[in-house]
Amino acid sequence: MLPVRHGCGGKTVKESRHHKIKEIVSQREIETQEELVQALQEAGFTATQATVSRDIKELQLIKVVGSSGRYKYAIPVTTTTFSLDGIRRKLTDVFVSLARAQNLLVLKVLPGNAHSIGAMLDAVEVEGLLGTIAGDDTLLLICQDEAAARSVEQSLRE
Amino acid sequence: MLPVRHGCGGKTVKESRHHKIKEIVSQREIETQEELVQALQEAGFTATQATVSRDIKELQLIKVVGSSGRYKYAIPVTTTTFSLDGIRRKLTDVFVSLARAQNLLVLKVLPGNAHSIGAMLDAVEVEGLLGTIAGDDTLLLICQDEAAARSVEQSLRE
DNA sequence: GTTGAATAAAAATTCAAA
DNA sequence: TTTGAATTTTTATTCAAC
Repeated sequence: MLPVRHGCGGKTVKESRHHKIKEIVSQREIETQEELVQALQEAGFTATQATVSRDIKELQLIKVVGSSGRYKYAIPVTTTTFSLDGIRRKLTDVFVSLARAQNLLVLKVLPGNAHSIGAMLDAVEVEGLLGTIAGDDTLLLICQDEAAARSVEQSLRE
Repeated sequence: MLPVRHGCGGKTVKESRHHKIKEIVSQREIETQEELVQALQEAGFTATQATVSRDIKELQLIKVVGSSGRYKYAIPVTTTTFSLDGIRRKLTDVFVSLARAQNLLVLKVLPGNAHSIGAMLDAVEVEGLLGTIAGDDTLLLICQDEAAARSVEQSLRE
């Protein structure tokens, strides 16, 4: 039997329940699966604890310690590996040149892009990279030492 | 009674058990607390499931779906959390205002700072945040829906 | 403040069914 | 493939002890 769809949203019951669960969980503190069953019921969804247990697993919801000190369900902060890969991808578009001087790296990019690359690098916290200073088309990367600079240079190039 | 300390590490039994738990959990797939009790025993620690349950809460370990499709305990990825924190820290310096309109957030910052905040937000990939558009002192955050916008707003404010 | 034993509570799974 | 009822399994907490 095909999954039941209704409306024109093209969503199965399960899909829209999943969506609602994420909504509920991000809006109020749900401490147990029974509580979630309740909340779903209020929202017009019928589901049992068993179903909700499966939903939670599929949605990869996690139990975190809430403000009250008790457990609550939460949507994990997306773990998408943005590592350096995302930055490299961005760099391929705007890269101009990269030079090293002792523990410093000077990255030249297309005008107006230095700040965003710098901010991304700051956010990712690259090992050995102490910080960045951005101009308009130039980004200065201050590394711990020469070895770190070489390593950072390497990881930006590859 | 004071917590028992041994050796010169200045660590309580609980502290070193916590440390060992993190080690174990990051090395092999621990699916249940009983399994963790076992592993601890092999490592020379005596603890019951009750204690381990409390430890897990204190260490904020989470249950994630492992490669096998079964649950396993894990240390939450700190990088993303850390980064969001970093953004918040940066925000405290440059924040002006934050307003929401449906699924949109309008973040006002000190002139010249919108781009870097936007780039950082893009880098950490906040759940429900589709993207950002930056002017000079204004950053538009486009969220999936109103709920997501509320959630993002919340995480920026706290 | 920390712990274990016992217990309560909650969550995952099994099994049958649709 | 999805689900609920029942069940098992797992986990959180209580309560007493230290």
